[in-house]
Amino acid sequence: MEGKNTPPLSSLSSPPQIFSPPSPPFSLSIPTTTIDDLNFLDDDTFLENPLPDLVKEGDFGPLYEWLGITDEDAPPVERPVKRSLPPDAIVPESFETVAQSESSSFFSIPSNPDVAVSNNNNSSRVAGKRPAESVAGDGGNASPRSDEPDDEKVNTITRLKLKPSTMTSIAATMRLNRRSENNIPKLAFLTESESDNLEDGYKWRKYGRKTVRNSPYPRNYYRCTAIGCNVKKRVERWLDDPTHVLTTYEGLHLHGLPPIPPTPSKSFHLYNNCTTGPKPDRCSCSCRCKGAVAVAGAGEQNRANNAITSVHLGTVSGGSGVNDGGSLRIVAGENEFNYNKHMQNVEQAITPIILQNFMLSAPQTSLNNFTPMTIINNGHYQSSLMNVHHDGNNHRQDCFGAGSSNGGAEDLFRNKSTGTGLLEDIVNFS
DNA sequence: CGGATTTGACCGGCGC
DNA sequence: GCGCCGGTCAAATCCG
Repeated sequence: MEGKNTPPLSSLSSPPQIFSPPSPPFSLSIPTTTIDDLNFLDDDTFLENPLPDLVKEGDFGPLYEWLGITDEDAPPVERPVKRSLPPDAIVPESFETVAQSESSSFFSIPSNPDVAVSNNNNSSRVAGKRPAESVAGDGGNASPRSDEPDDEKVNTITRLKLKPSTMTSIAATMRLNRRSENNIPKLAFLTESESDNLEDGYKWRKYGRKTVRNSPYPRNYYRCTAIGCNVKKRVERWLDDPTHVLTTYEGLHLHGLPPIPPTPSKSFHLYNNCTTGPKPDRCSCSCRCKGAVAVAGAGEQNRANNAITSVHLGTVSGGSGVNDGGSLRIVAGENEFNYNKHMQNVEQAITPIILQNFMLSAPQTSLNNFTPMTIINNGHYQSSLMNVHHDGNNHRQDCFGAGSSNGGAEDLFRNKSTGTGLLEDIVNFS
């Protein structure tokens, strides 16, 4: 049975409210995969048959045709349903709108238990009877289910849309994967959680379990259930701090997000709490996003019905590189979540999806300039948190400590030539 | 009953 | 060749 040789979670020390490890975990041996070898993509001869003109936004068909993938091989083409866009919503090119049940609360989607964010203290995923191919691999059709409320009661959420340039990157990656299995990109997250099975919005099938050498904690292997999707993930408890789970994703989802992802049905802000005091308010917009803002004002909450228009990676940039933990709050409309109680769920649900899309969205030429696509994310050490803006403005620098070396996302995306964080190259969606 | 999980067996790479 | 190890397979089992 599960955890035969695994210490019961109850025996683990409780996550500290203020956690100051002697050294951050990312200084330890973490499975990483570089994308240095992607540099050859700059070589024009690699793309002997460029595809950009073929690809329409959101239409994977030409891509698969270009790649010589048959219909049987290719994941279902994503054809999003668009409706009920809030009148004041600003949706840039890089996002699309899909239907979402209004009954969905912030990160709880009762109408779809398959993708509802689980309580990480125990696995609350509902093992539904839904065929796997209709979940993550149906191309985002978001077909109404019998247990969903009236179709009239739809709200909107936003999700990333793949642009032609992105498709080129995907194509390059796919061709890359066909050339060499060793160059499949990986993402690694370190997340504080008592649960070994982190909800990330995709649907996974467990296919293996191995004991880890010199560790009492087993390693579990999962495969994305979407047809034609070869993305895998490995989940293992972090030996040096068993309150954390290391999740490693291998490969890229080619089918977009699941039909009803556990992203919020309303736009929201994430605020990370800087330990060194408020940072300069670099946001020019009224969102007043600061590194140290804890709670949004009422007006901000009122605007929470707007669509998400931009997503930013942020890091806690205290000199120590250590977040004091537990201070993050999320405000979405009337809903507010405190990190200590709920943030684990939220963070685990969002970051893998968003960050994987970063991989897809960033121009290949930019990716070539950055260090390994490994992201270590947890709530205490460095917090690769996201700020989601509703006004469509560029806030590339807000909530960042430019040039700091706290091991956050900015380090991991650090420009190899300059040694400084150039997140804007990665995070600029518009 | 059917999908998901479990778990021992199996396979291939690697070092000696 | 042998043993170790990480990863995967697949029959058995679980479970809603």
